[in-house]
Amino acid sequence: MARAKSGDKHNAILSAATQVFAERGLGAATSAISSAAGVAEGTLFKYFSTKDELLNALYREIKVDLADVMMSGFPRKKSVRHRLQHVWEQFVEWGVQNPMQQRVLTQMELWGGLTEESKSAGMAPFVEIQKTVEDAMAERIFKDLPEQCITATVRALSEMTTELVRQHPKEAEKYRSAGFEILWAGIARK
Amino acid sequence: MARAKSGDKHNAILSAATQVFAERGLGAATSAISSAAGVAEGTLFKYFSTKDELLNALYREIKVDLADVMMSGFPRKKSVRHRLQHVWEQFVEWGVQNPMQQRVLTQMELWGGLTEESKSAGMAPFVEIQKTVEDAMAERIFKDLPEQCITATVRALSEMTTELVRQHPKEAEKYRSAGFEILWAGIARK
Amino acid sequence: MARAKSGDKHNAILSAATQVFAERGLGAATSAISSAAGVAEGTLFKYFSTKDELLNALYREIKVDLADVMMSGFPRKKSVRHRLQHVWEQFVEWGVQNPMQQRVLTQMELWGGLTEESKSAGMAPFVEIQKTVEDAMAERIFKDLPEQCITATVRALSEMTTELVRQHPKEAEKYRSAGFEILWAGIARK
Amino acid sequence: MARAKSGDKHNAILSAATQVFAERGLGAATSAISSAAGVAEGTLFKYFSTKDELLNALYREIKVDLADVMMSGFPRKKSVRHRLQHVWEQFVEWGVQNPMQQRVLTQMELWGGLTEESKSAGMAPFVEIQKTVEDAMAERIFKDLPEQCITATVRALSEMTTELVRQHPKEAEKYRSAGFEILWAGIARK
DNA sequence: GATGAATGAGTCTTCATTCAT
DNA sequence: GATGAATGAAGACTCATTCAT
Repeated sequence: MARAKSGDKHNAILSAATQVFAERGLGAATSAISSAAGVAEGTLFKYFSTKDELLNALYREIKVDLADVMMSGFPRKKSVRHRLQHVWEQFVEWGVQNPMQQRVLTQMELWGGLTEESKSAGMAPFVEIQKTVEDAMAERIFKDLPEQCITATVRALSEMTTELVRQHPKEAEKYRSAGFEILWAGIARK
Repeated sequence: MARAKSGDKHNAILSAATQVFAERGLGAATSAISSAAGVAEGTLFKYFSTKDELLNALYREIKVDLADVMMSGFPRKKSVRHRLQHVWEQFVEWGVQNPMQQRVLTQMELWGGLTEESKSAGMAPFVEIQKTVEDAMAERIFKDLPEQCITATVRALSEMTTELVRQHPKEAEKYRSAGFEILWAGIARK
Repeated sequence: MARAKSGDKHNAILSAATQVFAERGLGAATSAISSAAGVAEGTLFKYFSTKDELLNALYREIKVDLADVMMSGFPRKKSVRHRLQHVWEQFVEWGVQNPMQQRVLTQMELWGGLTEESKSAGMAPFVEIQKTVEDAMAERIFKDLPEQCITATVRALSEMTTELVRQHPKEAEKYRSAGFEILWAGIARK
Repeated sequence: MARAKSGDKHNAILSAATQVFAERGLGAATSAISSAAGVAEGTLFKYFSTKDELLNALYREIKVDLADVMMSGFPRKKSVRHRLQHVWEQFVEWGVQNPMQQRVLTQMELWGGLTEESKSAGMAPFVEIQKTVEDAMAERIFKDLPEQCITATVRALSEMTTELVRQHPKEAEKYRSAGFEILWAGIARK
């Protein structure tokens, strides 16, 4: 083999894409990405044969990274509340540390080009959370609400909290715990 | 005085834009909009000198419409809970009745081209709600949480509810009340 | 209407295309054509939405022009030999006068992108010749050979003659009559 | 001495090129050829420093092959008619057996990139035929026609016949003899 | 005021060719 | 010698915007 296709370049492109898409939206030119990555225009297409494919790959990469963070140290044996709080804090922390990734993710969810494979690959890592919610339902820890409603609430409030924390980094702790408090009071029984 | 630019065309363009942007994203061509509006390509630029300006105008128009709906029949004299619930129900109803508008709005919030004027014009109509929240704070109806956090929660949960209702139109009532229950339990004292 | 889509431009593009394709092959860039036609790159695509469509349109245009020439003054009432000779001479003359068109035509016949519509539209104008050949067969003027073989011979030899005449314009008359003599001796009885 | 560039690869590339050019036209990518040949992209350029050079080499190779076939068993001592018929039959047979080669040849004759060397190298093998025609002229076997005209007729009609035979393989014999009959009647005296 | 033809910069993508390994 | 990753100059096509009618 002449030169192995460099993992470095693969990563450089994905990371340049994150930055450029976050700054200019998903409509940004591929040439802006290749140049931000320090590779030739054609090189980008050796790694990702299409702009759509690059977007899908980026989506999956970000989702996997997010899942890694959320699951690292997940207290599988502890109470539902502990487990949920862990996920909560990890998610908010990730969002604060990775604003560009989160921005790109949000844009991609509105974009029409995600393949079904990408969507399900993106969901897969979150089964554990799903399971936690199901456990809680079984244990009647949560109020008698539609399960979907609870999952969506976790998501909506954690995204909201991330946003608030990003806007007020100095009061991160205050917003993070306030958010969780609202969540728990909103969904937990009594 | 020559005939003023026809309000009909103005509206036709805005409404075509809503539809086209909702279907194809903000990247849709202006020519698609003019043709959907039944006017010539050039005509669009007599009414909105730039695509960006069209987007900003559309943003404001949608926001004003949304505010109208939310404020119609607003029970200024009733309890905080009643007032909040009114807003909640009107918002969810509007989102269900105007899925395209909502979709466009969501996209625009991620888009980088909204002017400061548009942003504040878009906020203006919501002062009443802001005031309701402030009243509630003063009356110590809400828990001791940052005010911003409460406003953001109202918003986040109402958007989530709209989305759920849209996905399950047959169980609209269930999701709408579930959403409000979570909200109220989350933010109201005791 | 602001400005009618100009027939001049339509023709300028087709004629620039003829020239450019004849000189550089069908692989020539559309930008070379638009610039030879004195219009903007985008303008070409207002008139022909695709390079393939331009090629197909050009094919039909050339074929129609050729048919016009071959049929002008066609001696419908005269003998088969006269009719065939008329067609022969008109074809050779056309080929000599329109070397670029002929070159482009030849290239297009090898090209894979002609639509079925174009192919049959291109054939339509030549029914008269086909009919002449059929008449001759019926009258037993030609030898007992497959009809297809005769049609193909007319074509092959007339193209050959055109080429020779083009190479030796000074002896045009000699080659033209020699070609027809070979044809007639080859296919006519006795 | 290091191993010479493998003749196998040289041939593999030429034969892959024949196939790929026949299928997709001369505009086909060199990478399609190298991959069809089972060699690396770069390897192709060790054997042919340029795409143009590959095309020229292919042209010469096909021409030499064709000449080999036409000349194998050439009845040097027999009558002009026998010699011509031998050439005729070999050519048609070759065309039928090697449709890709013939297709590529036809395209190359329209292509603008053949070097003068290639053109004359491509002609060289056909001197024998040329000589046969000259002999026939001297013996006054042919009608009193320009020599070029006769050569061109042989070529035009044999190509036509090949094409017909390819289209109707079941009636190969009929078309092959019909073609030769037309040729001979067209050019031979009386 | 309304129209839509005209524009040309900008987009994604391809491909012949080079060169480090 | 062989490889295939890397390159960047084209290429076909799109689109916001202008302006003659």
